[in-house]
Amino acid sequence: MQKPSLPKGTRDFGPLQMARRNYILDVIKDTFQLFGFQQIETPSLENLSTLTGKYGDEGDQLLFKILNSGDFLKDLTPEDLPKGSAANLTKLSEKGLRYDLTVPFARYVAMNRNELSFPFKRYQIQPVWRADRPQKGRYREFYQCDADVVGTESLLCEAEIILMIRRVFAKLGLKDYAIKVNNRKILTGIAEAIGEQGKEGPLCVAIDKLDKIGWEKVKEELVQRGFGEASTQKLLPLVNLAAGVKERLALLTQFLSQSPIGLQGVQELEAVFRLLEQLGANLDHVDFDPMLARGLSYYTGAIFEVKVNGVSIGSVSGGGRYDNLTGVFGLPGVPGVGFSFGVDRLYDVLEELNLFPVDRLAGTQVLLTHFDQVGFDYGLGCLTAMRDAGVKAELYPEVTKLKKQLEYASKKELPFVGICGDEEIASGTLMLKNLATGEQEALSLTDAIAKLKGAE
RNA sequence: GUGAUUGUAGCUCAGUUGGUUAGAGCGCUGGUUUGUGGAUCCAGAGGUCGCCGGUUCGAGCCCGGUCUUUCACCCCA
Repeated sequence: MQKPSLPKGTRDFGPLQMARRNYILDVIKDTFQLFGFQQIETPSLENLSTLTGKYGDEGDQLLFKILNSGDFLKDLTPEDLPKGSAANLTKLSEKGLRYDLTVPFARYVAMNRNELSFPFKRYQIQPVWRADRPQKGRYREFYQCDADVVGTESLLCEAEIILMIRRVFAKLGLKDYAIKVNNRKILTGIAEAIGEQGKEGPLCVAIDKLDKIGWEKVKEELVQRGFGEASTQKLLPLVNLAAGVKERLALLTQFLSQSPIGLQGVQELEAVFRLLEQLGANLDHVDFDPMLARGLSYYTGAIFEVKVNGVSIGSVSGGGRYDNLTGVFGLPGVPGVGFSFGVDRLYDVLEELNLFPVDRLAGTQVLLTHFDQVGFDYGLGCLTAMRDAGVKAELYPEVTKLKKQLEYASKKELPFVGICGDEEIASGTLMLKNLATGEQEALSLTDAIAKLKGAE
């Protein structure tokens, strides 16, 4: 016998976990649909050519590759072997598991360009796989819930993303969180303004750690990455920012006065906030963070990241605007903006904050029990009548002691048990017992059904 | 990819300087009760101590390797 085990970084989901996860997914789906997004799905497998080169070198390393079917070594010659696995990859594997939902979506848009009407709003809820080292809030298989709009530059999309995030969080009972927003153009502008034009890439990587390691360490890293002492010093006004979105926008307008692109970023953000106002919304939970940088290199406009306060889980949602996502698939000039919820992290957050509703496990309402074959047969008729009436019912499938049947109901936390004994059969009734209170009463089948429906 | 960390019954964990037959609680099964469950009581089942190798008269304990768990870094949801 072998010991059963799971691959690293993967998990089973039992009935309780599934109920909870579906609770989260229902809220997200409902929200996406309310804002006019349509669902699509793409295959778990993509051609490796679709996936590679889209996530940077590190991302390519984290792709799960699938060995070719059949004799996967047949194309390999003895001369190939010393070249190493990377050089021979194309001969061994031509498919991989998807790494995120955005790239498969870009592929989908490029392939279906003639059928789609733009702007196209789609959502997609599917697992993705990354060959990461697992740790807290990080798994090798996890769900993403993406919503993207492609084919428009309208900043209404950005405003709606903020509204959707707030709706989902409100429905889930999350109150203490921050939607950090920034604009990639502002980061570009900052690089210009400090005299390190074009170096926003490394600037982002270093600045991203500001929360974690503090300004002094970030400064060290910047110098290490080739930034001048004078340039880093110029960043200082941005490190200790005044509170308030409006104040920060004003500060940035001044800071970026010599950078047209930076100013454009500020104006875009202002436009988004103005749209929110016109939509009748406020800026609650919105936090303009000019130092917010996201790793993914394809963002060109707005950037989002959502962090729940007071929990030890990383960001639970993120996204941004990109100018040209489908360009690599031969369809240039399709701008888009999208974001994603990390359900597994949301799950961890809700669990840590104890925010899952308790009565979510809407399972069987009543278990029909019996003492012998006669009671079992009687129960079969009751069972059908109950199900026809829409009552979630089950009949204990074996003839056995009542004690065992009650224990089963008790363990499954069923609210009711309907006992089918000789006395009940003789009088055409059912002994309906409330397992929480212990009370029981003999009711006709129709009365029992009425009571069960009333107790829902 | 780098550095730590973990692994003993279904679960949570004890296990002395290496010493004979490996322990507890919970859970599970059966009984006390042949029409009544959820903290009564009684009894019982269940472990090649992650795996492979080494040291030793002798290894759950020491050493090496490997897998696994958890965590930090990198990166990310």
